[in-house]
Amino acid sequence: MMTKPLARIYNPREIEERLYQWWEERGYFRPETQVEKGRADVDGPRFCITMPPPNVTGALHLGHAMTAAVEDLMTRYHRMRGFETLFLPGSDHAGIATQNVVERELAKEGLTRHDLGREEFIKRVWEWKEIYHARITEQHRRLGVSCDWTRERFTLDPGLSHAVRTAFVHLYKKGLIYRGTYLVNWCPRCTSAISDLEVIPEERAGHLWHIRYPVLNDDWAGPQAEWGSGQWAEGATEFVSMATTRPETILGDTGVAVHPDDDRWRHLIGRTAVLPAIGRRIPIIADEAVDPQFGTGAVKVTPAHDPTDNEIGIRHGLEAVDVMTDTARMNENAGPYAGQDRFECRRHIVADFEKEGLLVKIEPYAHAVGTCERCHTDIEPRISTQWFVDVKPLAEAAMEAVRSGATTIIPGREERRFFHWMENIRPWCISRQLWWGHRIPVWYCDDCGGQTCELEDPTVCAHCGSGNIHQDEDVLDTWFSSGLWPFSTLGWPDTDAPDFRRYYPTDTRETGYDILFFWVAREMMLGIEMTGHPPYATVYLHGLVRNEEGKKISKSMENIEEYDPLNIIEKYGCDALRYTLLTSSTPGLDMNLDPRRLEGARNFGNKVWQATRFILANCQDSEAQISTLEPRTPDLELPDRWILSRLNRLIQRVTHLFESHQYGEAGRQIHDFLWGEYCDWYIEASKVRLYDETADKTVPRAVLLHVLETSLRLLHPFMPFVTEAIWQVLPEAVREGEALILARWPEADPAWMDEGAEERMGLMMALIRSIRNLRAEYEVTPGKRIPALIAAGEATPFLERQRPVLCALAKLDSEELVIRPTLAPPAQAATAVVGEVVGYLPLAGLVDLEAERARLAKGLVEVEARIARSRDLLAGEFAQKAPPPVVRRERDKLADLEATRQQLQERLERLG
RNA sequence: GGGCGGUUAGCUCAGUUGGUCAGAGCGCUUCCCUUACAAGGAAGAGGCCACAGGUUCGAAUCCUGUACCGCCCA
Repeated sequence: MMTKPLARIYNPREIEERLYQWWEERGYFRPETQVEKGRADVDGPRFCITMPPPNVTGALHLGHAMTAAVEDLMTRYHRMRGFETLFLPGSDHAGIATQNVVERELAKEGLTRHDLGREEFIKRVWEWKEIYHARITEQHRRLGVSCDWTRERFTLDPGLSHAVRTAFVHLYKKGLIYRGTYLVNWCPRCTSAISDLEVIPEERAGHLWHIRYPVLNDDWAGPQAEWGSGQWAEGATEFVSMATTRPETILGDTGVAVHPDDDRWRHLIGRTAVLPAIGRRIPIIADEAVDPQFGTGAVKVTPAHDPTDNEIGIRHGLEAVDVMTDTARMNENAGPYAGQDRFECRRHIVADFEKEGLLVKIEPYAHAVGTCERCHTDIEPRISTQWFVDVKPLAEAAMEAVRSGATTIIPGREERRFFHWMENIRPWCISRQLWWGHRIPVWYCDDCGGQTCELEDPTVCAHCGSGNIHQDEDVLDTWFSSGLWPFSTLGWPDTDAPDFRRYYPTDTRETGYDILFFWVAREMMLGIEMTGHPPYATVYLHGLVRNEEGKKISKSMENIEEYDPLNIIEKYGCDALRYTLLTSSTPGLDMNLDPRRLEGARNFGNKVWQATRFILANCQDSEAQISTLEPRTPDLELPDRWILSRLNRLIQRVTHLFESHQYGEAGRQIHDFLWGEYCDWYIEASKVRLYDETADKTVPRAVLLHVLETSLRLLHPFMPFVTEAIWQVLPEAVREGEALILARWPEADPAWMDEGAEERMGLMMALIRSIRNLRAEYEVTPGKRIPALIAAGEATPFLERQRPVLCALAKLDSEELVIRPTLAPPAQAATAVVGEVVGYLPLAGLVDLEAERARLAKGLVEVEARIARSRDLLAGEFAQKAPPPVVRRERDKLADLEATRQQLQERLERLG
């Protein structure tokens, strides 16, 4: 890695792509490299996470960036911890989604997939896949993910297809996969069945059409006139009226149902109504499922086009009449409306009902309509022959895995959602009338009608031996193959495959909570069924990324490019994006991405960069002797002991936060330490020795480098690029190994934790702040050195020793700084009180005694109020009931406040 | 209809076992181009932590209810 001095300004673009290439070329993303370099042990702990495979449809969005940021953070952390770490990447063929986009492309040429034929069409999709797959992997590289690209997988790879085949055959032979004719969710545009999960309810301002059907009785034996003549129902004397949101389905009605206890309709139960338009005689039946509160209390029953009606139909043996084609046009069963589109038919049939006097009224009505997740077309429930998985037994096992703690879901409340869904799970429709995907491995015999389902493609029927067989035309739901991802990618079904043996079960599934059911649930079910183990120990669910107004980011937004991760990276750098995503949200909660935060994160990267420039410039001429840094080294000054103590506490806290999945808090604490303690105080304090020609610079240099190097290791999982770039230019003596990405995660050393140093330094910092405050209030020229007298009591020795630091940071004149245990204060002076320590600034000519008195009096009032509060607290039950450390802390606080009050009072008295 | 989440400074958000928890960034005010950094430094102002009860010595944090926003399932 070439090392050149850091540029004056941190420019992510100059370092990121170069570094990524270098990491990848050096093989740092591969677990094998870790072992070669002695950074992991093949018999030691390992960590494996499989990347949620993005669809090869389009471009990565912020959701992918979030996924990448969290997973790469986990990966880098474990790699640094010395776990043999595998982050396995890949992508998903995304059946419906990909087929749709390619079909849209074809449509531009005026073609349909049928014009091309199956084979040619599939070829076109593969071409598309190659282009977009390349694009997506390139984007993933820009996101800095340290995944092992040599192990990259695609769901249609031969190995993964073999896994799909194996799983299908296994479930088929076990009787858990079956074919059947049921009501399914049908998308008339995709001309395919879809699963329950792929139906998205959409609120609509629709209508409720109140209609009535004539009932046969002694006076009326049925219609005599043509439908549409206006006389169709002439002579009818009894009617049953009801309401519907989808009048076109009337044509498929095979019954009318009422609640058995409904007095309004009880008399009609068992009678026969005549279906308008069609003339079909349909029974009026009683069923508990009818809600008497809804509409008139009677409902039409269309078993072929409505799930509830379907169940009623089954209970009462009603016929299911399908009145539509696969593209939702009315078919031959629709009588006079045959050939019309379903919505066209709706208009016409309503008009005809009106003409026949059968339309009672029309009401506006808001209701939810199921739409296709992929193309937003209204779903048409339809009777169809499809393949299903009986997931009930699989769901039981998955629930048990979570119940027993074998798998933990974070955040915990998502477990409840998981259970609720699993408990109410229904058969999973897995066949799709598509061409792009894993073809269903079942062959039908044209002679005996039997099904053959084997691991190898059959040439003859397994039942009668006939060679007259043909394969099912359909393909599998994409999620069927995704559900095998944690193990199909590792070599399963070969359970002896090295990766499978080493990395399965994996450690973590990290993804957005929105696909808990789609994916995680299915991985759990299929994983346990196929391998006997839950596929991972932890499920970590992050929230959705929205724009700063909380709106879901969608392609239709006008400023969508602002939320394109690649654009964000161009503008702020990948580190800024990652740091922002990781630190401004909390697991399972949506986050509104505010560009201002990105800017702040970029500035943070620059801050660390600038600090490094300073340190390098000041540590150039000699290699710092990091090894001489021992807690007992006598040359360590107060600021040294303080920052080293703070650093070790930080390591301890951050490691704990990582272990408890509190990444955001960890990232913020590293930021606060680096910026607020290291840069603002330690670096500033160190300048005293660095700029003093007579001072020994060994210690401050060693401390500066050591703290920076260690902090970089902590920050690396959040901001991999800038940290690596900086680390590479540090003197070799302070870093171990060739790359930060493979460096050891820091370990906290309790020997460095020094409460006394933190307390003393804290006091000095408070004193400096307070002097700065006075300077500002009295409008002292910022750089001007001023005299000061400090009555320091017990703090005298160390303040005296830190006199140069005090002078530098508070801009005091060393010649005129007096530090004594006690001293006679000057009259004409501003006063800073910090506990027992009092600082006097004799600002000749500037101090208005009256104003100073008022200022101190105001301070006294505040302190007294706090003292009163503290005393009340200690006088009450608090002292007996609160834990002793809490009480002790409160007493210390009170003592401190009282000291401050004492000093303020004395000062006020002297001022008269 | 059932379940869940959110409501904290002007804005975007942290705050995991109830006791320095009232915070960060941005914005705002005043001052400073001081030889790491103006993508910066120093000093400030700003919130009865949605509302009403309750538990507790002590509640932003736990319980109950209400309001508004959002999500999931039916």
